[in-house]
Amino acid sequence: MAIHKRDEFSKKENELAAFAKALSHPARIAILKTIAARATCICGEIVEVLPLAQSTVSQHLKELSKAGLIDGTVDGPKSCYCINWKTFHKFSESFNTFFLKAKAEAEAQGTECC
Amino acid sequence: MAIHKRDEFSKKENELAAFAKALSHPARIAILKTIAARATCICGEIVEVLPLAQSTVSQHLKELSKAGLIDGTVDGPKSCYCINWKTFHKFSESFNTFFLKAKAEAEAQGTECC
DNA sequence: TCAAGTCATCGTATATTTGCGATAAACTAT
DNA sequence: ATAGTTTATCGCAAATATACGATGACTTGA
Repeated sequence: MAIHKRDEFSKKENELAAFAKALSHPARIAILKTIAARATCICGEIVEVLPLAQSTVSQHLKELSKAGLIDGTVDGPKSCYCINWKTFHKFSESFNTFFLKAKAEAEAQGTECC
Repeated sequence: MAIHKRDEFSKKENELAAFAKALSHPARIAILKTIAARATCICGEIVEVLPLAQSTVSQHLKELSKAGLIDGTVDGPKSCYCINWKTFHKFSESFNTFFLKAKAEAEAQGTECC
């Protein structure tokens, strides 16, 4: 039934999961890389780099935008995208915190088993 | 049609996306947290912590296992799970590298636009 | 004004994910 | 042996995700 019980999880868990979801497709990773590698906003060139149809790329851009990872600006007939570094940072920190906390807690316990 | 063109993306992109996918559900985040917080392998208690049916939790455990994030050991009638720290580290590093590289490249370019 | 371009959205098809109950498998304890 | 416990798997239903082509909206330039 796919009853998503997201309400039952903590805000942090949901947030991190949402972040991870935004990165959970190779096309979106590739898009982020492509955008980050430019000095200026990137417009149409993304479609040419990816092995996907224009409409599909647009969909992925929308997802990244929804996650807050990129900003889009309309510039004449084109649209320009660039990384939203604020969210990008937040992502990075969330992941790091998650990994570090897990490890720290585990090390505090000491014992191993498996 | 959902023709997954994963072959068209680089190995790194696919790998990172797969990692992200494993973390893209709050239940799996919660499971990892729960396991990491224990000194010993954890057995049945996971189901009690989560607001999900036993079969659903089992499915999520399988996913995490497939991703290499946790190890499972059969211990009598029970199964025990613990974090696979090797993979866990690899995850952590992959994400960090991705974030740092993107940022470094962008900073090398200097200019902003949006 | 009108053609050409760029990008978003719509509609559609298919694959995957998520979830649950029911059942099976495997061990323990009686 | 048998009943009970624990976990995995199966089967199903519904939601999401992925992908594409077609179409629409909008701007630019002739």
